[in-house]
Amino acid sequence: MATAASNPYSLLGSGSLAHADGAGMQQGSPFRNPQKLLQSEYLQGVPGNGHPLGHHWVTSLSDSGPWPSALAGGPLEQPDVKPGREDLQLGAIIHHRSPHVSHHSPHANHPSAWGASPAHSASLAPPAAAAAAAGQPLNVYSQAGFAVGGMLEHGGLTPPPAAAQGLHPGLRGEGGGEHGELGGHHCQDHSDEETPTSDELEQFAKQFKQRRIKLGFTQADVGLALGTLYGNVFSQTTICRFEALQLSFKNMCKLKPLLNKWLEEADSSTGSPTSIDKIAAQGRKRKKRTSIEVSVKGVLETHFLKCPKPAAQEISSLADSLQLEKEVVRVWFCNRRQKEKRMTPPGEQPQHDVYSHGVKTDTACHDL
DNA sequence: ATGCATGAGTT
DNA sequence: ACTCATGCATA
Repeated sequence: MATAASNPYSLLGSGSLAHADGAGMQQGSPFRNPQKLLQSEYLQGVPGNGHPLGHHWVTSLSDSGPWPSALAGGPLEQPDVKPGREDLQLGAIIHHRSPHVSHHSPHANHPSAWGASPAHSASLAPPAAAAAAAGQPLNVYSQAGFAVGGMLEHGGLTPPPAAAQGLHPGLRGEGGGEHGELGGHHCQDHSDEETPTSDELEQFAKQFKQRRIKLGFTQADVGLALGTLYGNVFSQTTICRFEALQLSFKNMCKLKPLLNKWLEEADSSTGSPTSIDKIAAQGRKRKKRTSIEVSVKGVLETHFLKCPKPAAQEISSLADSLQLEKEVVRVWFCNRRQKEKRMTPPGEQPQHDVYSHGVKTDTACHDL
């Protein structure tokens, strides 16, 4: 029926969502860390299975990897000023000192996806100047000096646990106190940068989560702290996905250094109470989330299996028959594709065989 | 933890 | 119009 879309003005919702005082929100999740198996699954899953889909992670980061839009997180969807989070995502001064070491996956085992070495070129995207031109009536970026080069501009933002103390560039993420619970192998000593391997990312993600929880921080806390510290704010969602390795390889690589730094900070600050204030200011521009009925989802999935990339016309007719907006259907397919490209779909094995299409001739779905 | 959505950058 | 990075809202 009418998927609630008639109410674009949902100003409010939940006032204080992420908020960490005692912490302990999402950490109690029963994650079934399949991270161990994921590589194995990928290994065995490579050979033909019957699925017309190809999910190679290394979609675009094959060889030429000039990160197109690394920091181009465009949070300018909301023109409203957010007291709690000023989006200053341009201040990333994380210069990689890596001398283009073409060091790819040491294990030639799983060429699946993560093993592929992406671009080591740390050419960070230039300031999102274009963002300002998007049409911001407000002075969101006006004061955003993001003077990360020397100091932080945490003016109205509450200083995170350890931000006020200063940075210790010499610290290592491993020196938290105890860290050997991985039961396998921890990061040897790759300080931070360098193109990590899929394995390293896995380990880091796991370790990060554990330590984060031990320190009593929520995923949302980390996201906020990153913003205050380095100028890149992230949501709980992103942190969550990082920990769950549900981001693209490239994306993981980009976030790892940041999270690593945060870890250093957090762990060095021995017991900072710190109540990070964050006032969640919800805008009301965003379209209400459409809830697609299960039955409809089934249909969509069926179509997806047949053709992951339906033409506009097909989307239209599909939307028509399902009584959904075309946009909704289109977005659904987009999200679906993205999902398939993720690393480990928990619960399901993405054993689709690569389409043997060397060329870009996608399967012409003739369904209409 | 995840589903649907937005938007910058590409193709 | 698509991909990719990201996040609000929600289960």
